Amino acid sequence: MASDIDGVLTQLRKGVLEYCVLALLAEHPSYGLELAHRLGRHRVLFGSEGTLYPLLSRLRRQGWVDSTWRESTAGPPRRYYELTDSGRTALATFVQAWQPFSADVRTVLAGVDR
Amino acid sequence: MASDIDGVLTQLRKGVLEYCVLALLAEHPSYGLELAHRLGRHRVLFGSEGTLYPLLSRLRRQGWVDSTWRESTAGPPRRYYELTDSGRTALATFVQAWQPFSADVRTVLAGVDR
DNA sequence: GCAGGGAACCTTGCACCGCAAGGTAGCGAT
DNA sequence: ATCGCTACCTTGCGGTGCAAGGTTCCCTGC
Repeated sequence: MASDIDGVLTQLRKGVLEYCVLALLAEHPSYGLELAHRLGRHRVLFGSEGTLYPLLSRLRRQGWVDSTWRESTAGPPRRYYELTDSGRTALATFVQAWQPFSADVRTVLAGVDR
Repeated sequence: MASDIDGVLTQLRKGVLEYCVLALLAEHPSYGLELAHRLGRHRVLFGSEGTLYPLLSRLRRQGWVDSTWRESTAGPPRRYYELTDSGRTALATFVQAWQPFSADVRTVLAGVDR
């Protein structure tokens, strides 16, 4: 369909969501579902949990985050994630790539209206 | 590696490149290699020809572009692409998705510096 | 004329990422 | 005891860009 905005957004998130999670963790540590809610506030950024948990596993494997289990006052224990130094470096690299990239996209799209 | 900017850009292009091509065709029709050069001017947007030709086939299949062969003054004939009406609609949809998306990403990344 | 190089097109196999759907377990309240 | 919520995770799939390689055509230089 021509007006399939969801499909467009799904593709846009690729390669971006990962670093949005890092950016949120840079503010303060969180556990999985809390991240989902924080992402959901910026309503364009989040699709489903099925995205988030594999993503977090990847970040752990790459050494960009550390995780620690903590008991919850109500409900099952939670796994809290926090940024490592190399995670901070990766995030900085992304920011440096994102800025010129989004600027170029805006330029190309701007030509459309003329 | 932590500073693999190319890998980051490869992922960023996903779901964007397609519409950048549509945007360029909205300005004026082009053939394949010409599109490659026009994309290359915005230096962050283009990877390789191996991306472009499958992408153009997809756009044809979806009915977002039409193509016509024309003789070249020097060299083999060229296949020129131009936007269809439904291509224009798809591009407009993308623009409406891109604006809030990129705004949200900027917001999330802005929190990093604090 | 014919050999080389460049323009222009295309295909194949691959890797990555987000998503939908489904699955497990613990705790609290009715 | 059962229902429902929180919280975690896994499997299979589809879409997209990329690297490498291949084909055809034309023009130019020897």
